[in-house]
Amino acid sequence: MKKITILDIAKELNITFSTVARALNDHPAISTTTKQAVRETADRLGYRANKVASSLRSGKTKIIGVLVPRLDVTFFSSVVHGIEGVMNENGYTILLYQSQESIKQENRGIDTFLRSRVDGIIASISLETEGDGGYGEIKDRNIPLAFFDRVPQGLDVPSVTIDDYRGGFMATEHLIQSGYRRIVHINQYRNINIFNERLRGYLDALKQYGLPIDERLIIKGDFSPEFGRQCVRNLLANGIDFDAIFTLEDFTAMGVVQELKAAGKDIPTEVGVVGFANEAFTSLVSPTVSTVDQCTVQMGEEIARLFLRLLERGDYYKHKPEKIVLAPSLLIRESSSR
Amino acid sequence: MKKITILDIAKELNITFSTVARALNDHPAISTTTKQAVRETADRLGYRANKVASSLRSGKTKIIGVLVPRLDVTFFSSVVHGIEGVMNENGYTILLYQSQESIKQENRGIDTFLRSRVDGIIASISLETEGDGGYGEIKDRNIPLAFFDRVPQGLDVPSVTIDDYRGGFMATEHLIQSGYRRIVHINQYRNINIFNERLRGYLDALKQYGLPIDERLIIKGDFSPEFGRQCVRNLLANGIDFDAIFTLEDFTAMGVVQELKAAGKDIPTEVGVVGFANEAFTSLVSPTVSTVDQCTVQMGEEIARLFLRLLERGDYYKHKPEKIVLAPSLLIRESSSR
DNA sequence: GTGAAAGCGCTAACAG
DNA sequence: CTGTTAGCGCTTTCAC
Repeated sequence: MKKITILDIAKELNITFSTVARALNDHPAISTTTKQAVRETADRLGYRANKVASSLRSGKTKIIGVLVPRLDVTFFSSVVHGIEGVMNENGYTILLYQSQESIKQENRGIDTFLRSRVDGIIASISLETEGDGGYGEIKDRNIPLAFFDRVPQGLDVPSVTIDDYRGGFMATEHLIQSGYRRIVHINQYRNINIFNERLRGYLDALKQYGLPIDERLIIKGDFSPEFGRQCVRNLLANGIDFDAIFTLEDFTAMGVVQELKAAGKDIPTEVGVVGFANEAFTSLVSPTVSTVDQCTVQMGEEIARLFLRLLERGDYYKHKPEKIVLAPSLLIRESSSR
Repeated sequence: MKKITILDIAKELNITFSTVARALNDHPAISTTTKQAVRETADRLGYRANKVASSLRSGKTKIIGVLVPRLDVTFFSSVVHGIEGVMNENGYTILLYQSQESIKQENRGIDTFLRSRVDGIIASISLETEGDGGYGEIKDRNIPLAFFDRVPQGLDVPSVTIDDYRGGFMATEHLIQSGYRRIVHINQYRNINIFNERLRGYLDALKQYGLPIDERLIIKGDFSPEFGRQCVRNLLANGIDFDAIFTLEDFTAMGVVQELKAAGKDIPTEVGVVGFANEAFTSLVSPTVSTVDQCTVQMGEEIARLFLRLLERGDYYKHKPEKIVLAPSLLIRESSSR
């Protein structure tokens, strides 16, 4: 199959290729007859416009780079699902890159996007990223940039996040209101903004309800079911008094639930548990686990729409960057209902 | 920030832009001194090669189109995770498209990839796709094409799948060997090859072990926890005798487990349950659910590697297409251990 | 309403 | 080892 260009169509019809180009782009100054004829021969010859050529000439690729830590984490794949859906409807395609939580790989991604001349970049930073990472250059080059969930510090660009502080507060408040008093919080050791916010919400809720803050109840580590199990084992082994556990995400909560059950503790009567993220399994397990919903798909759709709005308006960096904060919702399930 | 091209670097150094181009591409016939100088000024000026221009000229984009049904399904996002990982290591970037299980949207994806002049396409077909869908044209245009998991019928191209027949057989055989005799199989109503294969495995296992095939034990519908629950309710309501349930995927199995527990049936003593897919929650719930692992990330990596191997060899369609079939592994957990 | 011509930024063949 | 030259396939301005 020979490669067909607008020149081939032009020859076929004895017109110039510029007329063909205009017809294909539905230019107003082309007669309907010509357009008809051009489209018909284009179809007949199996013509497929060359986006590479038009991108080079026009300076627009209609491609958005999406840079996420890793796609095997439900949260990120759901958001990308949302982003792709909206971008697709608006004629944009997604160039995908995973940082694998590594700053080096993240910078390679930025470089690739820049070289690919994407029309914009949507990202969520890696766990290793500090300051503005390599993202500053994108803004310097005046290329539209927006973040979701994990936003770098010190870079004033549009973003969509959930109110993690509020999520942490709501979860803790709910436990307090359910009569729990010695509430453990499992967080993690890195200095990640969203996780710090959840911790802050926890602390403020305790304060507001006049409960003491006990350092022994605040645990930092890496999140996983195994870490959750280990935390419970340590708490029990050290004879630390507690009656509820709020974890920074659901996998850890799952481990917590398993170990509590193994230790013969009844959930929720003896110990209440609340997670974070609304992973699919939280509503399927027994007891069902209370958690905070992060509106993942919605987050993707919001960031995409925000981005498109700004893209259309042109002057991307001329305005105060819009920062959308979605309200998390607390899903009260069996693990904390007493 | 002005846009820097090789011409700017050339002017700066008083050499021609073709020398710059060669230096940048590490051409052997360029002195180390020149290369050094070129790279240094390139960095200093903030030069970023324009992939669009080089793609147009060279005819290679170093972009692979990946077309999947939807990214909010763990299976697909895991495979894409694997594909991106390997492609990335080999200098390729992923252009992502979701068919949303719609044939129309799938064809738009193919069109976009063709217009974007991707160097190849990796796909998993939508539930609506029949025959070779719109994929025939890709092969006709001699563009490398490969499938994973959901492969179209009547298109002889490379693929990576798991042995679904074997998975269905193993699951059923395991139940039989554990002493279960009246084994329900929940499948789905569409004519999808991989699902049919799982059913075939189920049937053959029964046959091989001399068990009767009872049509009332074979249920077809759409998969979801809710559908699983409904199936159990119907089985019980209709007084159908059964002592095990093998579902075509894990979410349905989860619903089955919930409803059996609600009905006071003990798992695994009264009823055994086996799912399919090894979703994260199957190892976290109680009882843990036996399932068939589909090696998702590995599948992505395999298809990417297979693809790269063929891409390098050139003559993509000159050889008999390689079809890799991965061996599924049965994970025996509490739900079927008696 | 259509044509002519320039050029986007690069690769690569041909010269020297 | 480096320079010259000709495009890749399209968009877009200026003509008529």
